[in-house]
Amino acid sequence: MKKSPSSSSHDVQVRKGPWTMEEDLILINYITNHGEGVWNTLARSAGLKRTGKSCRLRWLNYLRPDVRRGNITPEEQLLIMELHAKWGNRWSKIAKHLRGRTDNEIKNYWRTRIQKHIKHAENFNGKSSGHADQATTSSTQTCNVINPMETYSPPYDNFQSFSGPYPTETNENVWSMEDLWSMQLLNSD
DNA sequence: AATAATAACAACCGCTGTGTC
DNA sequence: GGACACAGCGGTTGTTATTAT
Repeated sequence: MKKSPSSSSHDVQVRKGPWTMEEDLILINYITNHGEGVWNTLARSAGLKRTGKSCRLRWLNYLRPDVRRGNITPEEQLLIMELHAKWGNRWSKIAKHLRGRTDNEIKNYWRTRIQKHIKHAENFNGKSSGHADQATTSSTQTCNVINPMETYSPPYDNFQSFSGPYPTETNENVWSMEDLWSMQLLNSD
């Protein structure tokens, strides 16, 4: 990491919020042609009014060609639960064991689905130990993490059923990654 | 049909660790 | 060794879609 005197504090009105298709294309195009680099520099060079951090997140979580999204399989669900029981909220570490999945996706998945179901199961069992919360809220916890499977043992097909209504690529208002990448291919030489 | 509640996802924020000057 | 810039991580919040009343 090199330091450059005027590298970060050039405040060129930073854009926030959802990424537009144009921005995505610019980012994909730029990285395809120049590769990943120092993100702040990349953002500026590409002409994006975004922080390097934002560009990095967007690229890693959505635009990378090897990113898989939606439809987490039962195998992946199980793996997530096992790894979470082992490591707690080490999402990036967990993500490394799920090919094509990002830490952000796994984190969201855990919070919105698995955690909820664990809570339900606990309520159903009429217990109040709060094991699952412990496991999810204390990121520093290294051992004695209760295996969620112990407190939460869904029938497997039920478990599958909450894999969520991911939008499929058929919606014409939604541009898929395939669309983006093919556009990118057209744009680049 | 309208509205409220909930779920799911995308993105940002703050912090920490690391490398360079 | 301190300051700085950056990458990466985990937590949190905002937005949109879906479901229930």
